[in-house]
Amino acid sequence: MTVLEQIAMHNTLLKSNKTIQGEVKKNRGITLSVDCNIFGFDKGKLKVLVIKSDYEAYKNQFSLIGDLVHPDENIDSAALRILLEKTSLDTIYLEQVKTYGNVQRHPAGRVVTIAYCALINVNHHQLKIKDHELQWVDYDDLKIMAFDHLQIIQDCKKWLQQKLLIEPIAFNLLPKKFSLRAVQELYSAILGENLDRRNFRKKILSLGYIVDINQMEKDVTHRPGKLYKFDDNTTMQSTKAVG
Amino acid sequence: MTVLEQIAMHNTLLKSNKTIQGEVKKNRGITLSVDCNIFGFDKGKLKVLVIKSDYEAYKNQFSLIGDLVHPDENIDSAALRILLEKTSLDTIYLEQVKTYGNVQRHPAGRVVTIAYCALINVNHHQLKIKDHELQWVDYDDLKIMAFDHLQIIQDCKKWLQQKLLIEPIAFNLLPKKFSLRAVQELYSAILGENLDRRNFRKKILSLGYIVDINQMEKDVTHRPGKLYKFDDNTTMQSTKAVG
DNA sequence: ATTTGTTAGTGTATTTTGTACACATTCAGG
DNA sequence: CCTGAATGTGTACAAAATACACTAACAAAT
Repeated sequence: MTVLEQIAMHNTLLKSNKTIQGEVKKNRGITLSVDCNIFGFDKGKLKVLVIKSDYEAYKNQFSLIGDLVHPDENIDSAALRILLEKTSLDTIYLEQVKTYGNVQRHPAGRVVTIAYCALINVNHHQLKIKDHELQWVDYDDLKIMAFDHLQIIQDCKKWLQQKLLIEPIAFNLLPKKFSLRAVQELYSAILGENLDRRNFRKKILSLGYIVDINQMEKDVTHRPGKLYKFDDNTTMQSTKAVG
Repeated sequence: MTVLEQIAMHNTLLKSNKTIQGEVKKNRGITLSVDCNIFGFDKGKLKVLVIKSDYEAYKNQFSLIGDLVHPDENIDSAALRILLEKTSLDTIYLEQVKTYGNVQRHPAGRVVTIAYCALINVNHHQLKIKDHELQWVDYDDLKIMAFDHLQIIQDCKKWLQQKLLIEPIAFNLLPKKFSLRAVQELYSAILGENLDRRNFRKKILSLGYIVDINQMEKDVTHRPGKLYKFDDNTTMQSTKAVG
């Protein structure tokens, strides 16, 4: 069964937190959910896609986007389903990060949740924001979240920082064409430190992840820079860090 | 409730895989388990503690040590309980690694398992091997395991390799007093590469993780080396890798 | 007592990588 | 044509990684 078939099969189920609450209470054992931490990058800021919780205990707070795992559904498929329900389809980087299972983490009962982290390009993905309770929030502005979701987001950021030092995953957050400046701002936002411009350029180019596409930026109010694209054919020559 | 109290509360439950099978079948939803990958180090080899599966589908194969998560038990507590049931109490390094939830991974039904990785010192921990189905097996000799446990073990090794480059966690696998030779053999076994002796010593000493305790090896058939201990007071001066 | 086998302990020269840093260039906008 | 703002570029220095060989200390065998 493909992911899309699975979604078709299940998309009548469990749309709101209230239904989840009902499901949890019916279940005598442990209920399993997936929560997706979706990172984006816009105007120099790392963003997280959150949704207004309609859960009564967390009224007016935000939560990550999540849902219960269906009994006949792989956990990775569940994460992908949740992602596709909220964002339009594109190549999506999605990876499991950590599972949270404190007894008291969910007010409705015993819900263990598997956190996934997705990296998407804010511009390529039209959000389904008819559902206008979805919104992008600056990572740095997140102070209070429903459930243990602030903890999850913080763990995902740490995970992203470490991963960035090993693999060139950050390009999932950028448009297909980007300037070196954008790359540097992104690395800087994730790592939380300023990076020397000349040294950063030297390093990132030497890693061979990106190639010059012989185009220039447009509509900038200053000298336009060259545009690059991620080179996914590259045999990764190095796993060394930038920054 | 402390971990020990939880264990006392629960240690009448679910001792064999057959009971687990019954539990899984009773459950209409998703059943949650924990599996512990316990690494040890002995005679230059990385070892994994495994148990003979009495699960009929996997007769004569080994599996990791695991159990169901109780409904009123934190997942970390469940992992610790499983560990303590099988090994004697000592300081134990235990961390969650990854959750496995393919629909078909368990023949008895839908069991999602959270894998934990433990690092213990083979000598300090007397195994409860009246239960003599427990045994240490060389990581390199593991070819077939019950369920998806080979995958789990491989993932735990990768996790350990990466973690080792960031934190000095390997000392959990060594006795309290150890020679530099032992440290090098351990790093070499985990990373899977030969390390230059002089450079390794220079590096590991410069990191300040370990201190000379002014004792020498005994009962060795060659020139005895100095003994060191892990210095847990050290403010970690570096997160750089060795090797 | 001497020899043999085995591992400990040590330093330097070279290469590679990281870091610090400044000025001329290109465009848009006024 | 002047201003503001960001691009593009190279070099000198410091730090870290790497390659590499000989003497010392002990146990065991003779």
